[in-house]
Order: sequence, then structure tokens, then C-alpha cells
Amino acid sequence: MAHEIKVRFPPSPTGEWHFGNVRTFVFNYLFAKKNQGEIVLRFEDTDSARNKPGADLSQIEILKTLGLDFDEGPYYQSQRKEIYKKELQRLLAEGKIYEAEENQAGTGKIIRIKNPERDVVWIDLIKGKTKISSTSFKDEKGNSDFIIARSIDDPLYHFTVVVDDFLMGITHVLRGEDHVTSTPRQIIILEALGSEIPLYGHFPTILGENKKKLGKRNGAVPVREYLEQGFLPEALLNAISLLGWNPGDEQEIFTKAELIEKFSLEKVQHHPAVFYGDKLDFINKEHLRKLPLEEVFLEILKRLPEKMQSNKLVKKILPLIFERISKWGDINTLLSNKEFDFFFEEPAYQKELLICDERMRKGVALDHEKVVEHLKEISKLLSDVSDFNYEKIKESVWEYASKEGRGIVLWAFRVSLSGKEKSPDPFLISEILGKEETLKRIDDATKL
RNA sequence: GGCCCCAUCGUCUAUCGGUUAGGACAGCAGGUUUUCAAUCUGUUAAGCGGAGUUCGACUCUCCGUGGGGUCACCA
Repeated sequence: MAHEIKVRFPPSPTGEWHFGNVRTFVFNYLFAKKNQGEIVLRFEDTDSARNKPGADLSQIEILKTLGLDFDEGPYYQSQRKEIYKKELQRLLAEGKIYEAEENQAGTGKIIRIKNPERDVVWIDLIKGKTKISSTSFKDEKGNSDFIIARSIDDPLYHFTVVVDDFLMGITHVLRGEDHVTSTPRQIIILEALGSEIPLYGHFPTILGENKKKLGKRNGAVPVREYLEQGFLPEALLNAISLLGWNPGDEQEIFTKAELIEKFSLEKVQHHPAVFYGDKLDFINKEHLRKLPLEEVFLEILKRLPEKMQSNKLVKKILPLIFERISKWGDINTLLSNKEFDFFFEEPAYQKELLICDERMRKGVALDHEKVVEHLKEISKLLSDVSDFNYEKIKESVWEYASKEGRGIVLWAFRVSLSGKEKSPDPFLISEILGKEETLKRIDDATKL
């Protein structure tokens, strides 16, 4: 029999996914793809009270946007009740489980499984040999026969998971560390079922900045929000994969294909990783750089306001925007800081700003005349430039600026064009604005 | 608290007994012919503590400490 590998990802449709959830899917996915295996998606929705309508669909949507897919499913446990009932009846008949007192809801008898009370041992694919005594799940009455169904029609999580894993032929159960202690229960049920025991692997938890398990209640940002902030799906995938795993070499930027190729369970960490968003920007920027330039410009363009989009200058500004962002959402920040408005409208000057040295600005009156002199000279020099491009512009004023002091001259030149304390250099702005507009702005600045 | 797991720079991590303990992010400093951005270079910063084992421990063992997970008729 061939070594077919089949893994599963069983979310409950109760809310939005964060990095923790997706990471579990990703590791399963990577492991399956790497080993020519299959991955099945199965919604664990037996607790109808907790289910959120539509959550399943939005979870699948996230998978899709991240470029992830699954080979089988989605299954819904709520639609498989008959299957669980049959297994329950079978086990009942075999005497491996039994009905006990009334359940809390008063709707029938609960079902317990006979606990062999022994050490349950498995070789965890990540943690190594793990041993937990099944006597450890005694309830307050000292009963270690744990409950697997509220009634014959109402199976509980541990039972449904295991039945499904059994029936679906799951070979590897790869999940978060939070499931370690429930593994012995599941093995005991599996044994009662007469199933083969799959291989288990438990990933360490992802911790929030407060070093507590990442979760809805603990700083976990839905993946959707990262998408909305304009992170690239492939960068997100890259970052998620690096949470608790690394290939052992120094590569940090991966495409999906590279991740599949390099992934291995052996390289998964044994200790929890604290998730700081810091590196995400970096990773995204790297992925941004790999995109074709036209595509990048198109993406930037469509995030610009109408009036900029239609302006002739916009094309020349696109590269400036690109080098200032690490994700699409940063464009909004640039925009709301009015970083580039001066290209499209007359800058609002502040007389003092024309003076480069902050300390000197107090004595404006004195220095201002000098600055105006410089500006006038620059204007004169520029008007002689015929081929108005970056190099020529620079050439024309360079000598003068060097002689008079580059700081004071070039600063004034730049501010006369942008009106801003911080902006791209004056040669670049001049080229973009064009000769006429450049001269006009310099002229305006001298009249302050 | 019981049980399970873990422990290298602020963060993510490399190292599978012998290294000046490496890289990346962040930080800082400097260059890049004015500022910002980008870029280049440099730089700060780590083996939790204590016993062993060994010629030699970050690496192996034990104890302590610290951190995490988990203890439902939830999933």
C-alpha cells in the first residue's frame, strides 16, 4: 500500500481567522503539498449555538485570497449526524461505550466511553515521544470514563473529530499545541472504533505581544484586516510560514512554491513564537519589489484620488510613491499627510521655511534677503536650461550652489518648489513640474 | 494547583560537544554631492541560574527558576 498522506484542517465556523488559525492550515497545506498528499477542509459545527452564519464562507474566502486551496470538502459535521449515530450505536453494541445518567439538558442519556486507564504514548512528529496517562481526565467524581455524546443524537467534539478522521482516512493530524492533552482521549476513542492511529504533530502556540496565546481576546488581528491594509497575499503567506518555522538557512523571502519545497516538520520550532508585526512590513516590501513595475504603478494609481489620477504629472510621481511605501495602505498615509499635494497645486509657503537652518529662522528678516537673492540667481540659471531634465537642471545650478553654500541655496530652491520641510530633491521636482512651473514657483517664493 | 511542553540579542531565529555564538527585523551612527525617501557601510544587543558528564559544553543529564499550553455534557 502506498504511503498516501492525507491531512485535515477542522475549523469551527465561529468567527474570523487570525494568524494562529491560518498558520495551522498553512503548515498542513505545506506538508501535504510537499509530500504529494491531500488536505481536507472540514467544518466542526456541531455546537450550533456557537456557529456564526457565513463564517464558513468568509473563512474559505480568506484561503482563496491567500492562494491556498484544499483537495476535499468542505465537509460539515452538522450534516454527518447520522454517521456519528451509527458509530455510537455500533460501539454501544460492542460494549465499548455506555449510556449513563440523564444529561444536563434533560434530553436523554449521555454516553461515556470506557477508559482503559493507562499511559497513552505516541511519537509526536514535532515534540517527540509523548506520554500522558489517561487517568488524568478524571472528573470531580473520580470518573475517568469521559463523555463523548450528550445523547445518541448529539455527539461531542472528541467523538466527531475522531470518527471523521477515521472515516476520511486521515494519516497525519497536525494541529496546535493546545490539543496535546486531548490527544490521549482521541486515541482511546480511535482504538474503540477499531481505527488505525494517525500520526500526530503539535505546533507550538503563537503568542501575542503580551506573551499569551494569540486569540480573539488577545490582540489577534483577523487576516482580513491585513488584506485590507494592503498586504500582499503571498507576503502574508510568507510571514505566516515563518511563525515557528524556518528552513535552517538564511533565506527569509519565499514564494509559495519555495515554501512547499522547503517545508519540513523537523524544522518546526518547539517553543512558542511571539508575534510582532515588525517584520511583516519588511517582508511585504520585499514581495512588492518582485512585482512587475507596471503592475505596481497600476495598483498605486487606482488608489489615488480622482484629481491626481487625471493629472498629467501623476506618472512621474508613481515611482516616488513606490519607494515610500511598504504596503498599499501606506499610500493613504502619504495622501493624508499631503506628501505630494504640491505637485498638483501651488504650495502654501511659509516665509521662514525658506531658510534651511532652523536656528536661523528666528532672524528671518535678516537672512531672507539673502535667500531671495539666491532664488533669483537660480531662476536666472534655470531659464537658460534648454533641455529641462534632472541632470541638466542639476548641472546648471550646481556650481553656484557649491559656491554659496549648498545647504542654504538648495534648501531654498527645494522649499520654493514644494513649500515643505521634507520632500524629494529640487532637481527631481523641477523636472516633474517642468520649466515654466518651476520658474513661476521660484518667482512666487521671492515675493514673500 | 495536577498533567504536558519549552528556554540563544527587544523580536524571529542559526548552531545538531570545539565558532571571535551567525543572520534577519527593529534601533543607533556614518556615507550617498541640502531635507525626506530609497540605498550602501558600520554598530549596539543573547546562550535564565546551579550542579554534574567531558580534555572541552549554548549544545548531553539532573535540580531550580521562568514562560507557555491544557484541565467542559465548547470546539
